[in-house]
Amino acid sequence: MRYWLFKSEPGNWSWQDQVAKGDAGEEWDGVRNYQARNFMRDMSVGDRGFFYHSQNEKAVVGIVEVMAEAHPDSTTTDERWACVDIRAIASAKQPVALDQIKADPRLSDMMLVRNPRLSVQPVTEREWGIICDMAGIAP
DNA sequence: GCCAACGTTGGC
DNA sequence: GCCAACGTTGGC
Repeated sequence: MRYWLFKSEPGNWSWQDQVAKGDAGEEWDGVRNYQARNFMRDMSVGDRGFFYHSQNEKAVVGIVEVMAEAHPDSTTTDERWACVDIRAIASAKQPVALDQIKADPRLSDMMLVRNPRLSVQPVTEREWGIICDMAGIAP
């Protein structure tokens, strides 16, 4: 199993919106960046991901599971763009703020720190464990 | 609201 | 194929 991070502006699509979808899940559509798309193509059903709120909140707020592999993005007819489907599986007891992540030397190589603009990114198993711990959820 | 960083586009 | 111009994103 691999680990990922999905970034969203809470004004457009928030963790609450994702949780409200329940086990039905939702397409992670709207990605128009090749790097992010390529990461989604690498995903397998059952992979886990952090759900991150950008803008005001800037924190990891929950964990999602990939429930469908990459397929055409229904929000466009442009064949270049694909997306996976994800569902919420756990809320962070304690949201993990970007400040905390930046303050932890073990996380200094995270893509979130190195390239904050990439909307879908891989997370290492080690980073996954550290942040789950900070969030108060089982890895 | 500003600005830096990055990705994309188009002209050459 | 290169590079300048532009648009977008996200942190501050």
